[in-house]
Amino acid sequence: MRSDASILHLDLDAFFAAVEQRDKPSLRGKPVVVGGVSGRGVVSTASYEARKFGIHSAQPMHEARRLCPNAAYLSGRFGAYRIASRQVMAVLRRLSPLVEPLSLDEAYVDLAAGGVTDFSPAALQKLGEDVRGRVRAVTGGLTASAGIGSSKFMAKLASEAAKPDGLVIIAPGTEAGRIAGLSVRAIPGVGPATAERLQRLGIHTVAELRAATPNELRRELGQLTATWLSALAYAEDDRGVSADREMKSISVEETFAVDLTRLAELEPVAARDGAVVAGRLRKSGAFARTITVKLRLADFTIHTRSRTLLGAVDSDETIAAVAVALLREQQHLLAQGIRLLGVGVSGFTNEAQEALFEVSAARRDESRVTAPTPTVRHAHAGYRAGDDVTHETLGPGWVWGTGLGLVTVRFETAATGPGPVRTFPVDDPALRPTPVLVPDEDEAAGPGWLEE
DNA sequence: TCTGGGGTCCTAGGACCC
DNA sequence: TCTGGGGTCCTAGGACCC
Repeated sequence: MRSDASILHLDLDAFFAAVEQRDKPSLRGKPVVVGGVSGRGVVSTASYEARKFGIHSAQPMHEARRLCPNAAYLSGRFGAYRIASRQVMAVLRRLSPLVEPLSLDEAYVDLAAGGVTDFSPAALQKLGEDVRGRVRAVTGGLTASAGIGSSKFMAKLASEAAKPDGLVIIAPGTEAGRIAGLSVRAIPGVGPATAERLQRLGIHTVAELRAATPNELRRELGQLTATWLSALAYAEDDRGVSADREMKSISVEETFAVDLTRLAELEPVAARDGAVVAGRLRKSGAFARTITVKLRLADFTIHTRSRTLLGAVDSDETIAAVAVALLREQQHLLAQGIRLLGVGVSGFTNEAQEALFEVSAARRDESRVTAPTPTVRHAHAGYRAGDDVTHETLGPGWVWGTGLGLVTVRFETAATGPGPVRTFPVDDPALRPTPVLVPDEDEAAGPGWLEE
């Protein structure tokens, strides 16, 4: 905890849904749900209009559809989200070099490291509103909530209180008093399991947490958790803002439409996922020593198996082969029904040290595998709700719906206002997906707006 | 047709080494 | 040969976050 309110937390409001409403004028002011639109999907983001119906993140999609059948259900355009995210992060980096992104739509900023020296309420108010305004400008209208406080905890708490489209500053000296009455769930890191344990001790609020004896906390939660939890209960939080946290793992996983039970069905998936992970690994320029295969069974239990190689690898063949071998080691679980399969890599190094005998062992394994099936590529049947498309003569639009060999498109963009709807055969050659261009480097944040 | 996908961090036990 | 202790690496599982 610092003596100044020098940490800012910025959070885009209903980010994915807001990007969709920005780019699809006919959806503005309407309930929009982004997530897995197929049978077993869940809600990723619901617009504020959709939240009024009781729809929220992580909710099963079928439940959301029941609550609000008339919402727009979109599968998401991550290219567009990534572009907007980079624009926002670039805005923040103009404030300070110490920007710690937590996800596409959230980041901490260390204002003191950015040379801010005036932490008076009036100055912070102006700074916060300037940032929010700049974010709105560079993203074409996305709103962000900002919180400013003397620690990460307080900055985050403040931005939550500011939602949506607001700014809250927590004045130094008021922190502990402000959180006393809150539920322990308000403390970052306290989830359902920890809250349940605390409840067994009769602890529901932060104030009650303070009153707990160190001994009983330690017994119930373990030494480490007890320690940081007690500190946060008094708003003591010294975590710094870190601009360059390195990636620790890369993984791919997929939930199947129906549970799978046969090795012959799962092996090609493990091999393909291994290759996908390897590709992302190479793109990042790293090599990995540990490969992990994750299975989620029909009963939702998760089983993982990992292997650490003597050397670091990055090739499709090696990672796919080890993934398949790890899958085979869990063969006894298959009969219970496999709901999800995932492949991940970790233990990164900067250079390859492929140990020869391991590779040959892996290749031997792989030789018994049916060739990895190429990534499924839908020529024309792949239109998903919300995707950007371009028609030869009608121009840019988005997929409103698809089925029965037809695709319905609404022709509108962020710049046009609500547009007309037309339906085409899915294989109409005049209609094609719009390529997504994600810039490699950060987008310019616009003209220097801090130097006035 | 209950419950995604991408991550991070922590715990606990065993192997192994000094 | 009746019993140490610390440190690191690896594995499996779990909690949590967006």
